[in-house]
Amino acid sequence: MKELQNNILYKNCIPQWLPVINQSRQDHSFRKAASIFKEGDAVRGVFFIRTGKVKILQNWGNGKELILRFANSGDMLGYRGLGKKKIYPVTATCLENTEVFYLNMDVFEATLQVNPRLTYSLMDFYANELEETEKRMRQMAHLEAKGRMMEALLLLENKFGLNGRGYINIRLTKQDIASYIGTTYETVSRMTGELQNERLIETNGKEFRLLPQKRKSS
Amino acid sequence: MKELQNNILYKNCIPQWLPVINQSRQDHSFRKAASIFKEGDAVRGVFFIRTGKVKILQNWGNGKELILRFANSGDMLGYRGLGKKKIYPVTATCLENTEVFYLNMDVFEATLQVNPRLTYSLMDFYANELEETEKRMRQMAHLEAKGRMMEALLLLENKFGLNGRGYINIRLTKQDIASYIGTTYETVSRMTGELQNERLIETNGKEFRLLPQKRKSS
DNA sequence: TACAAACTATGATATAAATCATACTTTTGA
DNA sequence: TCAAAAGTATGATTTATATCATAGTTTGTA
Repeated sequence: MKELQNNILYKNCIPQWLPVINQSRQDHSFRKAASIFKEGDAVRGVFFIRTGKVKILQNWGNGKELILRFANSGDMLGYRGLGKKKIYPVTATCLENTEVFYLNMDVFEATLQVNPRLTYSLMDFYANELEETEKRMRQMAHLEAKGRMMEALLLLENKFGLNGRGYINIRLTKQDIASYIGTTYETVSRMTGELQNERLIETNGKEFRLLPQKRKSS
Repeated sequence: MKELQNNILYKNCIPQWLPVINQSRQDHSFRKAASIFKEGDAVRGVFFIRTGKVKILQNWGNGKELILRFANSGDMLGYRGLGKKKIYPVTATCLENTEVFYLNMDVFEATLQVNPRLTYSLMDFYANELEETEKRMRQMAHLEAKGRMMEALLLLENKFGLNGRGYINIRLTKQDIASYIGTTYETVSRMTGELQNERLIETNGKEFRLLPQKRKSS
């Protein structure tokens, strides 16, 4: 149960309330490529990732998709404010086998009522998330594909860390990267080649690593 | 004072606390093109627009800027979560003469402590704002310039409404629109012409109006 | 009210990246 | 374990849009 201590819910709940959560939560497993929820599904509760990695995306008419963000263990999924919409505007799809626990919306909202500190932390979380998204939008608008790809790898390194071999600890297809930076898989394939020639990155199949030198963030 | 009732702060405060706010708030006026705060300034408090219109932007090395969003009367500016950063990541520049009131950060944070309902509303606000920004990002990634311009006008119509003559109630230069949709003013100028030929919009100098027919949102 | 500064329209050219096409490689599941 | 499906590399062509250039228009202000 150690990993549970690590999420925003457990960290911000008064101890007296934890039994309520532990009683209501349901655990679920999803296989790689399965979706936890889909665009258009009714919202019934929130999910917390125990182990695994997830991409949050929106579909775009033709076969295209846009990956909005990635989620790692400890992250919360599926809460988008209350009232108005009871429908997910996004799809959450597992990048590897993933375990989550689920909390009914009633229980979650009661939890917010009882734990102002949680509400406060969530507000802070969303404010920061908004700032991140705005930063990404600026990059989308003003960087060309190669720069966006470097920024994406930097973010992925921060989010998922490195594995034993020194590569970023997540395996993504060229198409996933393309969907994240708003381009095509062909362009990602070409940029990967160029970035390797320029000694800025190294790859091994679906694994990537940033080489130490001049990694300029924005 | 009627317009004050309309902002998130006054709407969510317990009456007993209002005297504290009224005693601490400071009123300021800014002329068109003046900045309320700038990227890099130290954060000392939050601003609420009483009257006027504001653009929130980030500068991008060379002369380029990206407008992240627009703010209208009633909107709050400058709160981006707490702790960590004490520095604005964005600039807020007035599009017309604007009156704001300012609240010291200490007072604002005390207000959050005393009014859980305000914290809750703010969380909801940021969650929704995040959703909007993600939607805009999807448009940025997958629509071409003309489509992004139509979406921008739709958003502006929703945010600012129409004036007496039936035009969207905000005056923007081609450069402002370009900065908002991530393109150049030349492209906006050309798209404006095309959209008029296609009978999708009508313009009058810096005023725009969407024509009623087939306006498809996403 | 006039003049400089800011803004706009429009054409010509250059370019990043999408699209189309094909062959090759890796992964998955029956 | 092997075949089908998914993913990748790379070239050729097309396209949207940035950039460069110039002249005309509007706006703010001295």
